[in-house]
Amino acid sequence: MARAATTTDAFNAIAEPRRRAIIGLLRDGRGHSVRDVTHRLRLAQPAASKHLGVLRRVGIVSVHRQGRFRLYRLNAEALKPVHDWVQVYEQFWTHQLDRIKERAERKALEQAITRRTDADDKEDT
Amino acid sequence: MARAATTTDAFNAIAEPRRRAIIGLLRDGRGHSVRDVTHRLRLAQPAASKHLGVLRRVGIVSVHRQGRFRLYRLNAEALKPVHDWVQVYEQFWTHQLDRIKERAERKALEQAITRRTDADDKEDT
DNA sequence: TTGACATATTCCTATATGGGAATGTAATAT
DNA sequence: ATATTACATTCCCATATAGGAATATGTCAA
Repeated sequence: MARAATTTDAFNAIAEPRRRAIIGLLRDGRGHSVRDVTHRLRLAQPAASKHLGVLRRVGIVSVHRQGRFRLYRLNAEALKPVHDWVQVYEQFWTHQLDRIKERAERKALEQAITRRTDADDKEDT
Repeated sequence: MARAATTTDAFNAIAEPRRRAIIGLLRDGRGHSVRDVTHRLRLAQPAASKHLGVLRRVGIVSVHRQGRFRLYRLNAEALKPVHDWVQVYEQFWTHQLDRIKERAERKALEQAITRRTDADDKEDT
């Protein structure tokens, strides 16, 4: 089997950096024309259309015609599965930070005590 | 240009569902042998080795030999870029939920008032 | 040494990409 | 009607899969 299609799910769709850039551009919640995307991200028009097409097929953006324009709008809820999946791992680095902070605070406290009592200064764990 | 390599970054690496399953398996923080991964996820041995290789190259897992085993361990910090990127969009659905909750509460309040005062019951926006 | 076990790597194939160029299609302007 | 503008689609190509099968490598055991 080959690699899964980019249109399989949000995970595959957002693997492309340009598509993430497009999503970032649509963060203002307003509808953006292909031309707008094309100009702001310096993409060729077919490239922009294709990337928007991928995002549309996985539900990350929606389109509606406005005259001869097509306005693409972000549908951020489609990113929720990604958020839900990765959030489980957040604790691994936030807890690490907690430990660092905790250690720093303990050290500061020890030093304060040392200064006051003029005691020993060799604890580390 | 073709699609970016799966080893380009965490975004590409986690696009594969089996690799996400492997990451989930390593969530206990302990080292797991390829055999363990192979058995628990019902993968062929070369498949497991290859997926672990991809995860290793992007820094999501680390390996160290233990006799004739190789123990793979999760390095969750490598997922932080994904978390940081997607978290920006969380507000789009949490605020939506807030609005729903708010609306439900307002409705409940209106009903309570209606019951008490026996007044009209047609508000909706 | 020989064999069994654990893992990595290589080869093969079907499939899907992303970009560029060219072209198709639809709506507006003149 | 014709030209222009805005997009989508198609074709071509280089590249990278993921899986299966086979094989290589490394380690321990008898």
